[in-house]
Amino acid sequence: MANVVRGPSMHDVAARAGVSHQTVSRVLNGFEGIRPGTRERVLAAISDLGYRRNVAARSLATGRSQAVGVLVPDTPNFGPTSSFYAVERALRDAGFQALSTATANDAASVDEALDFLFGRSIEALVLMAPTRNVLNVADARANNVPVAYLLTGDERAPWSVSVDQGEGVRLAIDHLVSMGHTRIQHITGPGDSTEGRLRESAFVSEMMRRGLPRLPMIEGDWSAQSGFEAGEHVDHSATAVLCANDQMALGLIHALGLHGIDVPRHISVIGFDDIPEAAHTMPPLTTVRQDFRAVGSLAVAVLVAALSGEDLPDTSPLPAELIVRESVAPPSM
Amino acid sequence: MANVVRGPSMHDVAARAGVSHQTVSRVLNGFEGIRPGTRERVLAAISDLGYRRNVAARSLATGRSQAVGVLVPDTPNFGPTSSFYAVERALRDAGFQALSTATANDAASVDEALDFLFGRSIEALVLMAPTRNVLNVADARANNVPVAYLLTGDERAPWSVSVDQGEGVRLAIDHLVSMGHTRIQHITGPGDSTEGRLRESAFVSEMMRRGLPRLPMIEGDWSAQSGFEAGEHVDHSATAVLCANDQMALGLIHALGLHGIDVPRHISVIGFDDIPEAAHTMPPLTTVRQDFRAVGSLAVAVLVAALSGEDLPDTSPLPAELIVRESVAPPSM
DNA sequence: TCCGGAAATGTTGGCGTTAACATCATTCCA
DNA sequence: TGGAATGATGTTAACGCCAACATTTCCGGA
Repeated sequence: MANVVRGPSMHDVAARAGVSHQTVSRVLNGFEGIRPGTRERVLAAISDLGYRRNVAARSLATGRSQAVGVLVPDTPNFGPTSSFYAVERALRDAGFQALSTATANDAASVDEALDFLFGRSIEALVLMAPTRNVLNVADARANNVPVAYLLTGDERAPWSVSVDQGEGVRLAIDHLVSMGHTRIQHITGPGDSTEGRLRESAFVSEMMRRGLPRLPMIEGDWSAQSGFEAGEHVDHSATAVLCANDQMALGLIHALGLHGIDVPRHISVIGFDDIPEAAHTMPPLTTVRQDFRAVGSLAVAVLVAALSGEDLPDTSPLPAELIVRESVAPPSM
Repeated sequence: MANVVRGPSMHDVAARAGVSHQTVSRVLNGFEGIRPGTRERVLAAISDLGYRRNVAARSLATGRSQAVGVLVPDTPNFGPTSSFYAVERALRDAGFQALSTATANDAASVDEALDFLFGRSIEALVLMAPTRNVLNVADARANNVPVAYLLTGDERAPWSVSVDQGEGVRLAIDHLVSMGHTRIQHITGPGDSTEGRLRESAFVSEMMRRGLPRLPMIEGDWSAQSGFEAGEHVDHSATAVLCANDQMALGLIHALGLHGIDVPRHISVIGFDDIPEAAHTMPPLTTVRQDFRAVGSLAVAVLVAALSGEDLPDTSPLPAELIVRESVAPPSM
């Protein structure tokens, strides 16, 4: 309390405007029934003094922190980051503050991160680190704050906001099949990713539904490097590979190229996400686009509605979109 | 104040442990001279009740928010995002909270974002949106909170933390020259980016110093798309192109390919940043790596030292590193 | 046995705001 | 022209914590 400089308070403003501090508070909070002259004097005093409301005092008095925790994976990938920025923006517009923290996926890190968040008395939580660990830990912890699950596509969550993974996979397979492919292999996301699992099971059921052959799965970890390594395990009979994200598709194409296998002439590759680079890789990547920003905004809309007791917006999965470029061609033989 | 549920307070803990609330406070703040038995009872009461300290009350009483504002560009690029996550992590470890907000580069948006940040009474500010607008606005606003400028390389800033752009450009040109190139063209970042400007002027002076010919500059905006468009303006006499980031290099290589110009056989391309995809593009990209995470941590170290009145760590530019891959070859003729 | 001092703990007040209630001023109709 | 109803503003008491100071407890030495 000692040497800290404190700015002007409501009392200072009130004194200068010749009113009580409560009147200042009322002006600030947009109450009606303030005489125009009074309001003007208060406003003038505020700008003269450069007064800013003290958020700590406010939230102590109201018992509300106006802060929403956001858990983001600490890998700077395009998708989660886009959603995160949209979340932050929407939160700010709604009068909230985003309290974000980047975390690794292991249970200990997540627990530590959630501890930090809850310790800051958040009013709601956005979970964007889509692993099983996170889901478990959060379930255990999120006592009574509303929680939105982003990009997980996990149905059991209270409010899960996501692009329709099943539709995305279906679109991709449709496209491949329409080009004449039947032997399609899948490079999955990491095993602990709910989103990866969702794409994987959608892939399996789509293939079964069409009576197409089941080639072995190859597990990646979202990184281009893992796609590169997956190149060693592509089945020789496969004519197309569906990668669970664009980065892995890049790595795969690279590895294939090293073996003299050209995409799409010898084999077709299709990605997922449509990262901005996908339009300019060699070859430009055919992929399934997800609207990450829309996911973020919708999640915030849900949370804000929940906090204010309003009707919740529709949270059915957002549509996916197929982006046709040049990494898919008819099978070569 | 009405229907808000409030958790247990220090008084509740104190009552349960049979001590005064101040003793609880002392235990929580790690004071010495607490009898072991007392401390244990307090700790037990805390965990029984699931007590958490109220940050708002704490910061009201101490006059310190323990929050540091972070301004990030709202484009989810690898570099800034990596630094941002490192900043967040370091802040958390240092007992601070990152209050981040993503913003566009225009003056109005930046002003709005800074207003939001200062309104939450931040104790320090990390600026990571590296445009002139940001620098101006921030200068005007940042009354007396310490401000760290990330990735700007701007010397005039109080504390500017960055990778050595001049060295990076020099490494790139060295490499090109050692392979026999003399006619090197540069695709710059957007005009309002201080970092882009820095690379550009380093490029100019390096070329002059060696007495190499000056080809016209091509301005990009960091996006792969702009690199693609820049492909139309590459000088026919150029044997190598230095791109101010990797994404633009990708776009450029794509455009060149469409004109039947092969990289690196007909022309060499070198990037900047070393994004994770750079190792797996076609061809794999030779580039200059920046350690974005290190930049982030260092910035926080500076700020924390400044806030606690300690000696500031060394903020001289961090080293850049040349990553040689396959997009550079000797000139074809 | 008593006392001084250090160690351990308690008490009080205030941080800046909002909520609830109290008061003063005005208006309008009987 | 008085008084009730309404409108505009003021007063007081939390909110949960930390800082400063006050008090109690404990210990060893005279």
